[in-house]
Amino acid sequence: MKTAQDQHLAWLARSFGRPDYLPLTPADIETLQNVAEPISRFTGSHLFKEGEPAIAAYVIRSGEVDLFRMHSGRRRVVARVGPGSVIGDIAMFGEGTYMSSAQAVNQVKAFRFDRDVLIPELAKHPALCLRWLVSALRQLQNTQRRIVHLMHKTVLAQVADLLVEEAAKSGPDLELSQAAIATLLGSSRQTVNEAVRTLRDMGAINTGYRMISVVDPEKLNEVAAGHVG
Amino acid sequence: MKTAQDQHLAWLARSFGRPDYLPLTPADIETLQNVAEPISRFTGSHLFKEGEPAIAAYVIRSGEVDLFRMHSGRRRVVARVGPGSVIGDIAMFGEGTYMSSAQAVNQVKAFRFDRDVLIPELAKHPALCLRWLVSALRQLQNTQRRIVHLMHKTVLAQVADLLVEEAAKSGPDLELSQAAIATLLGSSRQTVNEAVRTLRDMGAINTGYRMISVVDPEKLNEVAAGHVG
DNA sequence: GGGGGAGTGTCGGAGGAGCGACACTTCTTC
DNA sequence: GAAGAAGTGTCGCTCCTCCGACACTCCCCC
Repeated sequence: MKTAQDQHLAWLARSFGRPDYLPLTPADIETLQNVAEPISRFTGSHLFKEGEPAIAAYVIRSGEVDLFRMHSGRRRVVARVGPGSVIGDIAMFGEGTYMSSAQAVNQVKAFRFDRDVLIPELAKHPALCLRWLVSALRQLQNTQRRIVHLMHKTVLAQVADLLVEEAAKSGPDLELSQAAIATLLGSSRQTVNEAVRTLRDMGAINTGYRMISVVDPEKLNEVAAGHVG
Repeated sequence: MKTAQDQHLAWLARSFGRPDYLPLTPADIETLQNVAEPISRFTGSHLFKEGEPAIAAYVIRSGEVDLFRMHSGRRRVVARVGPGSVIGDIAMFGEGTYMSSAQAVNQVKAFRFDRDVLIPELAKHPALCLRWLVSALRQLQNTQRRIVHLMHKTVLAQVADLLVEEAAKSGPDLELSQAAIATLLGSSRQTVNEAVRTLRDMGAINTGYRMISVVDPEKLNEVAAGHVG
């Protein structure tokens, strides 16, 4: 139970922290130029930290940022996001505290939007505001669909689903340790191993050291849907 | 596995379809008056049906509406919402299809907002749009928090959490059948019964036919946190 | 080229929860 | 007030997953 919270968060990241949450276009950013404060961060420095009052949101221009949470002295990465992603906005609009820390993976350039400045400005640009709204609601919808899709499914199905998705995103050869998969799914390494073996036995994937290659996406989809077991 | 999808949806309803999702104030509605089409529905008639293209959202003015999904000829209620609630907006903005059906429980008055009319109008009222955005994002945040809070918790803890929350909302005496709780939680009736018995044995609640009364909310909170059990 | 850390493969035990089955109680309705 | 529907209380079985333990393999780096 000790790390359960973080595992769940990691799992959530696959739904919530997805890089396809890109509400703002470059044109939008230009519109907001007078309230955008360009910042840059060296590798390892923070944009914000977990628990701080969320007074600003950030739009990443270049580089990558890790979102993570601390637990018992160790960090657990929740998501890694790149250019175009908006981070911290949910906490900011909610007037709460950041739910995770954001740290630069490499040299990062970003725009910082201060809450007190951004909101009045947004009020002047309804189209922009509307786009953000639509994007947020779509995110909410995706989340619902995704959770309905995955929740209470067997780990085997979850692994299959994860592999299909990752393969679609970055090609059939995945550099993923089984422990990493387990963390993403919020399950245990052993169970993932069991699932991986099953998938290998049915010829859907090949496995190696820190590597999984998808051979038969069709079959994986069937498993992910729960039709095979 | 056959009804799993719907149970999950029911579970989701507690996070997503919550009546505290009230983005619009009466003043807002007034602002939108020229695009609001007042409608009224008799008991049992539908506002929209699952799977239909989501071309409109509704704001309930009076009466109650059940959101439900059909499964193998039987309906499963996902949520019951009252005045002020906005329904169908997520699907509408997402340009998808309704994820559930909406049926009037009693005489219902509502405003219907057609997608094609609402969006241009929203674009003219940034403040309103902004409020909706904030509300949606807060909803998203609540959802995250809630899922992190409940996911992978034992059914006992989930039941305790549900009871605490319902008691806080509508007083210590709850008219809830155990089967209904099971549906809300996406678990089985038997397991809920087991949990209810445990809670009764420890003196946290009293039970009766279709009724549960909360005696010791403190103790329930402890159980919900996972510290007991 | 050898040691140590990281990753993989496997077993067995324990526990949570789903599910079918069945007896019993309480409410509703005619 | 009797029949039937709805709800509750319990068993026993099975499946899935977690967890600890241990052997083994692969990679990196001194």
